[in-house]
Amino acid sequence: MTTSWLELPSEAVDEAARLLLGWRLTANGVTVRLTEVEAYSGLGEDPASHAHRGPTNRNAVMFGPAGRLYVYQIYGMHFCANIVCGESGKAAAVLLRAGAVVDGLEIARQRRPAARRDTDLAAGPAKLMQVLALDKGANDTSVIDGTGPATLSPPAEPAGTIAAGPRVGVTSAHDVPWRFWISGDPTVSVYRRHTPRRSG
DNA sequence: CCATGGATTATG
DNA sequence: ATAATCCATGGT
Repeated sequence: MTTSWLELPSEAVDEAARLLLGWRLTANGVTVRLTEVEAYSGLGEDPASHAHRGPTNRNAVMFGPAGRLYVYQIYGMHFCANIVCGESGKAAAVLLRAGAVVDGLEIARQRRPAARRDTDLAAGPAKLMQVLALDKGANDTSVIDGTGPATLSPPAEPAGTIAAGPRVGVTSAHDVPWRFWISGDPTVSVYRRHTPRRSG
């Protein structure tokens, strides 16, 4: 049996991200199978990470024990979730970027009326939160001991071939391929070179 | 491509 | 106190 993502050190957050592919996350009547994730570390030079400048009120959860959710709000209207990895005191987390709905399909469709195809239901970090009906209230809750609204369970089958590439929305550290996805999976969002935030 | 929208962060 | 930024989505 391979080492559990839960027991890996913070330095190996990228490997934890790979291991998390294929795991299933259940909350509020819907289950998704994780198909796309990104690793973030507070260690060393990682300006893309929320934790790279040390602990703050927002990112405190990233410095805590593994197996909890770090939920943050982005662009004022969307929520994204990370699963905290590594040891306490060394920030590391895996952003949940996309998943495939494998249970509770009817509920998921109701929660995501904008999704035209079932593969679009959780094809994005905020979409994934929407189908699971999770928000800021899930921050700092456990996904491994059943005490929180979401529960993580091992894959029913092997994840398959894993591909890697640069993270989404990260302009610096493009040399670090810390975005991982299940190769060929239809729920994985297509990579955008980078968000053209600046004029030009 | 463009609008939306609010918390977070840095700065004074 | 203010201003710029931000791991996005949906519709044009």
